[in-house]
Amino acid sequence: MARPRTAQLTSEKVVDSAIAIIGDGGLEAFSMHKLAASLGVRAPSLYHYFSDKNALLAAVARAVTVIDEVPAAPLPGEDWANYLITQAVALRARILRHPQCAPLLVQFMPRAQMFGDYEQLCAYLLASGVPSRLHVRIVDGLTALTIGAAFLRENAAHYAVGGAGPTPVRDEHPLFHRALESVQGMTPDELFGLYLRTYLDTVRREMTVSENPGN
Amino acid sequence: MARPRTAQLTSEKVVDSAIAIIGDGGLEAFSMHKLAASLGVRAPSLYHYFSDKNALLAAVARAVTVIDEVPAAPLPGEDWANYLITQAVALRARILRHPQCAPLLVQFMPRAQMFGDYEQLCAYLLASGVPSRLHVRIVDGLTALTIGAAFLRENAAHYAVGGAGPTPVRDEHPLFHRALESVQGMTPDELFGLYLRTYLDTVRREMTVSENPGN
DNA sequence: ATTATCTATAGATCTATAGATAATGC
DNA sequence: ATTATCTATAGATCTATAGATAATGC
Repeated sequence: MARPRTAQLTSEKVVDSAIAIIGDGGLEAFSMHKLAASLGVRAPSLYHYFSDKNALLAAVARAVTVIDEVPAAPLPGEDWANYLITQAVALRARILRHPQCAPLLVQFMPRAQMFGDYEQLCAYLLASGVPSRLHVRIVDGLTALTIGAAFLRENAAHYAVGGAGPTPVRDEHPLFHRALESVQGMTPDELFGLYLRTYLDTVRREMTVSENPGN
Repeated sequence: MARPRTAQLTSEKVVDSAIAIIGDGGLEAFSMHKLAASLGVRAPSLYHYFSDKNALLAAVARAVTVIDEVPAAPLPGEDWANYLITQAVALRARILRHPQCAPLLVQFMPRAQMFGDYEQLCAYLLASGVPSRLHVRIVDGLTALTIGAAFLRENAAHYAVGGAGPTPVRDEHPLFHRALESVQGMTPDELFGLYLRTYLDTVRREMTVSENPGN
């Protein structure tokens, strides 16, 4: 075919196709050859857009984890904690939409991009009146909680009776089974939201008992 | 060599060697052939101990994440929260000791084993006087926080001046840079411990405001 | 001249099976 | 008879490079 009139590929199309293949069959199913085939193209053409396989996989990791632009300041009447919770729930959902890509994220977690995200969140928090001394705990702690909840894939709401995951047998796990009763009827997102609020409640309380208000 | 007088291999030796190889060169560096070579043996011998490559990798994942036996009840004077924090810090450390295995954990997270661990922790909490309605939040939430902190590998203490990780540039990330000042001098473990306490403080407060003490 | 595709292919692996072999233990 | 190793090998891939080719745009 040589050069076509209009380019067949873009990096975005390549990344999207890679995500689809990994989503279908996991990382094992992915190869440059298969990816090319799914795009109606030959493998060497991919090297025009990505220098090698790792560069391509790093782009996949970035595409799965990008967070939306953070607003500079809260809307009037908006609570900073609710905003963070919404963002965290959305990020977890985005990772869970591509569970097969999770192993990639561990390897190619885009740290450079993360510093930028952290900076934006600090600006938002400051504009919301949250003192700087609490920023690390909020941003870094919530990130860990969100990544962890996403990588576990399931949480207790899945294990509860009627949840989507496997339910532990009452006989073998009586205490855990009983503990799950207080989670009956919650969706996994609601339960994750509860964990986030559990964390943020302590931070919020430390805001009011502020020893050093100017900080 | 045919059959040697005493067996050369055990599943444990195989798993240990696999961990060493993955630790050195990452998952990419791992193959049945290389693993066999590092054990002074030929590849087909490995199939005597593991039915296939995935079974072997699952055993690696298990070896990296096993937690020690949970005591049935706290020692006199021991605080349940401190115990959980010690356990979580230890689990994070164990995962971080083998950062290259992390992608495996995502795929082969041993869920069956997890139900057992959860059950043991519920028994411990109950014996400590923590009501059942709080168990899910404690066990599941702390697990997420711990897994997330481990998979991120670094936390803000690494990014602070003097930390082991890359420090964000003051010019590009002024607010994050400033936020890190309140973390100066903390070790990563201490910071992680702070996140855990941030989470547990809310739970502990809800214990005292117990609306339903018998539960 | 540059761009975006192709063909051809080097060269390296890799997993897993079949079947041989020799040591052990009943 | 069973166990724990081996040899030999089928058969399938897979990544990445070199160099050709034809369309585009200056």
